[in-house]
Amino acid sequence: MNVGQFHSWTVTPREAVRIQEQIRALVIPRGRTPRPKLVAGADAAFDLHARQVYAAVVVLAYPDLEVVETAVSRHRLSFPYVPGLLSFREAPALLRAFSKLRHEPDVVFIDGHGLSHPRAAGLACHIGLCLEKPTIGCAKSRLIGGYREPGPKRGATSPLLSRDKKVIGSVLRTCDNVRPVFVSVGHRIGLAQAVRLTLACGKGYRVPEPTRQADILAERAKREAAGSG
DNA sequence: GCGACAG
DNA sequence: ATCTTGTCGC
Repeated sequence: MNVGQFHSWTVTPREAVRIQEQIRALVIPRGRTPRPKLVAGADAAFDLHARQVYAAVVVLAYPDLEVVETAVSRHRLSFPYVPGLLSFREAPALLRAFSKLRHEPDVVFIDGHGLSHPRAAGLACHIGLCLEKPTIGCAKSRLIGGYREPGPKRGATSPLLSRDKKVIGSVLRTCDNVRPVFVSVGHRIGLAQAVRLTLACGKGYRVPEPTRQADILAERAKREAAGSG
């Protein structure tokens, strides 16, 4: 599938910030996606010593959530982990994996934040723009913003608010009495639908199935590469 | 100046 | 993210 022009960047942290300011202006934080037929999840695993990033993308049928296709890729780790600049560490590998896909997912789940980011340009926005496809950011912890603990039952939500009290995401309980996840818009989708889809893609685990499958696959790709090279 | 800080 | 076994709780 087409992954746009930003496939392999070698930039400095300062240039990265500049690029995110551009991304912020291009992202479309709204839109309604017709009921998806295919959903995808993407995640990455790291081998710090070998300095490699393993990315995995899994496409699932919706609403069955049966795996339809998978793709993995390895990429040299060329950027340090800096809170707010995660895209420059993971995007190159993730996009390479997306480029191997034969199926076109209707919506993509990213393991990280979208608009709930210092410059409103998190990994989910970044990938969404490169793919020019509806993208949902689903992170396991907070990056910015304040919130009240959502109710204890699955489906309970609480708004994630920026300093000026703007809604930048939704803190969602995906399982009863389990730590919530942080859902935010990546590109071309509204927050309400992003939350509904996240719940609809749940399989009884805290993380939505697309992302969970991608996590497992990325982890496996790393392990298999380490055991033969 | 002192914390906070996706993965 | 990753390093790591058992263990407390439903």
